[in-house]
Amino acid sequence: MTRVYIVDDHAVVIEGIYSLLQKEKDIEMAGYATNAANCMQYFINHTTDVILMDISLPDMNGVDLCKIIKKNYPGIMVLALSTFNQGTYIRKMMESGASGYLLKNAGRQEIVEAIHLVMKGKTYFSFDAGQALKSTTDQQNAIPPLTKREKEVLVNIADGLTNIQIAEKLFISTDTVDSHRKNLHAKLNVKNTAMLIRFAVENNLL
Amino acid sequence: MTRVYIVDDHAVVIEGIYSLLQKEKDIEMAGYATNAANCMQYFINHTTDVILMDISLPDMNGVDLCKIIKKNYPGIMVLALSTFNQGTYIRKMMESGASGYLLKNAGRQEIVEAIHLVMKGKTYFSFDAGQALKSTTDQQNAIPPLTKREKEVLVNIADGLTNIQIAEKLFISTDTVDSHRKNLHAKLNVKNTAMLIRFAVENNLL
DNA sequence: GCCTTCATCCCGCAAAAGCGTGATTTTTTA
DNA sequence: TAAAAAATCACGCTTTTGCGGGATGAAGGC
Repeated sequence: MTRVYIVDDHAVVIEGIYSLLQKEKDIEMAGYATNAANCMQYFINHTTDVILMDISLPDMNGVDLCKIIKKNYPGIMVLALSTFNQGTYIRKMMESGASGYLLKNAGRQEIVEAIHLVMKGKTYFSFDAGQALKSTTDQQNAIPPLTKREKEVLVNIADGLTNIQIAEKLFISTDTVDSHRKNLHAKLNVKNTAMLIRFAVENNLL
Repeated sequence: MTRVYIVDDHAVVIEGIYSLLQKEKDIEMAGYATNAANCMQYFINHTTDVILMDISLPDMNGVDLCKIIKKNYPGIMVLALSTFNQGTYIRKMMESGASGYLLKNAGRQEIVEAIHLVMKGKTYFSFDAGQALKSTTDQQNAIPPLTKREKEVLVNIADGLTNIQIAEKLFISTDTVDSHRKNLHAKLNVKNTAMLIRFAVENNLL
């Protein structure tokens, strides 16, 4: 008998998963929470085998909640649950200790399969999620890693600061800011500020 | 007895709403579809009182599907269903003939209430959705309307083109492009390209 | 017919960004 | 500890933006 706990702020999702999993004789619902605080509260006195966790919660993001859960209760398997199909989210959840990534358009069959797999210590990815993960792993689509300083300069550019203002703020020379800017252009394959900021926002680098 | 039909590509959402509404004695489930094509197919030979419609579908966006439904079957009430809480989406759905906007974190009570209200010919907004709509209606938060030319110039800037290139593309002088640029800065209250593009992407003006 | 908005164009100057090329010093990592 | 990566600074030159003023014609509402 596998106990499943749900963390999701959408009542219909909780209700839907409950309804779908009630039909499974080897799965038992341990309970649910609609936010991270209630979830953490619950596990002080209880436990479960698997948590189905939405990555977007009202009081905390799923990535951080996952880290906390896995740190305090490593035996609990976390299955990320999301409508978003973006490689960055998926990767972050996996790095935080999740055992898999399930898209909300998954059917009963898929959810049950995923739960069984993670209970065996394996990982599960929805097909599309696997594709998304793969595509960001491929060299073509991968975003080259930016250094700390480059990110700092980038967010300041996005805030509308000029090189001079950024230089003053970071206590470096304008030439250095310019160098970081050049590197950003080269790494992200853009040729001016407009393309840089567009790329940054669309790939949420800010 | 009110018949309710669901269009949503998430199995758990359909299952959840079914489960929640089965407890209501004056509501009857008419059926469901996981995409726009199946939905339209269904209504050739059937009908319903209310459609709960997700705004993001795999084959079409909810706005267009809503338009089609209301054009062919004006008697069917459409209630938009979404996780997104953005004024622009809400407004577009309402303009397409929807009778309300329901967020997916709504509980049983709220969903039932919304269905009953729209059946009476009234409109329903989730609290947060109402707020979001209001905030974009307020003069402070409203995005000033951009002219056709301004939008054209904006997308070309976002594509990384310089004033010279845009001028050549649109067969106008660089001074004119510059004028449009000045107007964009004034209207959107930004002071350089970085802020302009950031604002444009974040408020999906592209 | 008048007024407003839109789109167009012009000029000039100052500020900022873009680009090449190079170098030094930390810091990190293998 | 040696090599690699990151952060720093420099200089000169070109291109592009940003900004302050204008001005004109065309379209549409009142």
